[in-house]
Amino acid sequence: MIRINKEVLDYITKLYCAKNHQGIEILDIMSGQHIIEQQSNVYDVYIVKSGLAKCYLTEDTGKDFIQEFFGEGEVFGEVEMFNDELSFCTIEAINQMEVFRIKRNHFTQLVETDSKLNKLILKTLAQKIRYTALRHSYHQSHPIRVNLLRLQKQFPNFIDVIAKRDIANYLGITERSLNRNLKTLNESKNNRSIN
Amino acid sequence: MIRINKEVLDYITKLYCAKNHQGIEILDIMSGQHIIEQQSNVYDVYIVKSGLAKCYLTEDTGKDFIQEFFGEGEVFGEVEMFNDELSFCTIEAINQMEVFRIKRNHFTQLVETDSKLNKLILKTLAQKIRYTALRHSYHQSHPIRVNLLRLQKQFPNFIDVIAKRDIANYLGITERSLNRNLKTLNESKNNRSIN
DNA sequence: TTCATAAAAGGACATTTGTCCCAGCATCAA
DNA sequence: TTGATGCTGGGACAAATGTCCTTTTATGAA
Repeated sequence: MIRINKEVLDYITKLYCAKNHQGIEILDIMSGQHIIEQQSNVYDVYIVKSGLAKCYLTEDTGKDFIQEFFGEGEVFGEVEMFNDELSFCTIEAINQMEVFRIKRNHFTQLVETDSKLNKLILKTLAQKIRYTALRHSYHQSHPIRVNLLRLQKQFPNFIDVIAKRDIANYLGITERSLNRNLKTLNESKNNRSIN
Repeated sequence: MIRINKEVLDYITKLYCAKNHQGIEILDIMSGQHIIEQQSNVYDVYIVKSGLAKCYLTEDTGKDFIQEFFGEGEVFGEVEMFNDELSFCTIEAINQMEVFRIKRNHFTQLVETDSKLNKLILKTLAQKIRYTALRHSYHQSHPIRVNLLRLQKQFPNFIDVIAKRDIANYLGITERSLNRNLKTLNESKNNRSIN
C-alpha cells in the first residue's frame, strides 16, 4: 500500500551531495498538487524525499483506480521514460512533500554511466512488478474483509493517514462497500473483547 | 492478455546466432509443463521462442490468478533475478513451446556488458509495469461484460485459444459468472442481427 | 460566528456475483 | 455395451456489492 525504497533514497541523497546538486534539484510540493498528469508528457524522473503521494489512473467511466501510495525513496516518471510514452497515471501529493527531480536526459545518462544506479533501477522496476502482481492477485482472490485485515496488519494506522475515498479506490470498491466492511470488522472486534 | 515482445525476440535470436549458441540454449516444452514453479528458486532467465504460457499465482485460498499469457519474445525469470527472491508465480505452457534459456550468471553479465540489451531489458520491465497497471485498472473499473467485449476486440479468437477456466482466472471471476456474461453477450448479439 | 462545502456514515433497494448442485454429453477403458 | 470420469452449461438460492439518497459531522472561508 505505502511503498518506500530506502536503498534508492540513500543513493540519490548521496548523489545529490557528491555532485554538489548538479543535475538534481529538490522541489517542495503542496498537498493536492499534481506532479505528473495522466496522458501528458513526462520530462523528468522524480524520487520522493518526504511526504506521501498517490499514483492513480482515471478511467473513461470517471472512476479512479489507485495503483499505489508512494513514500520515501519511491521513483516515478521512469516507466514513461523507458517506454517513451505519455504518462498512464497521475501522481498527486496527499500531503506536503519534497521530491528530487532529475531531467530526463540527465537521468538517461546517469543510468548509462553509473553501473550501480543501473542495477538499482533494474531492481526497483523488478520490485514494482513483483509487488503489484502480488497485491492484485491477493485482492482478486480474497473478500474485502480479508483485504482490510491485511492492510490493518501491515499499516495499523492506514485508516487515519489515507482518506476513505482513496482506500476504496485502492481496493477497487465503492465507499459504501468499504464502510459496510469496516463496520462489521469493528463489530466483531468488539464482540471478541466482550466475551 | 497475450503479451508479445518482437524486439526482444529479434535481439535474442540474433545473439543466439552471433555467439554460436554459447550461453543460450533452446528447450522444447510440452503443454502443461511448469517452467518456473511458485515459491522456488529461479536459476535461469527465459524468453519465449514459440507457443504460449500462462503466468499465474496460486493463493492460500486455492484460487489461481492469471497475471498474463506470454507469447513470442516475452521474458520471464528476470524479475526474480533482479529481486533475488523466490518466484512469486508459476509459468506453465498451455501448448507446445520452445524457449530460450540463459543461465542467471550469464544473463547478469550480458546485461552488464551489452548496453543495447541493458536498454531493452529496462524497456521490457517498464512495459510490464505499464500494461499490468492499465489492465488491472480497467478490470476494476468496468463490469465483466465490458471486459469481455474488450478482449473480444483485441483477440477475436481468445475464447477458442484459451480455456474457460483460464479466462475466468485471468479476469478474477468464477466460471459461472463468465458463462452468464458470455451468454447475455451472445443473446444481445443475436437480437441485433435479427432486427 | 455563519454559511458553504466536503467527508463520513448508513438505510433501502436493485443488481451482480458466488456457491452448490445437477443434467447432458463426450471419452475411454474394461 | 457399460460404467466411470471429466468437462461444460446452467438453475436456484444466498451473499456481496453497487446505486441512490439522506443525515450528520468536520472543515474552512467570509
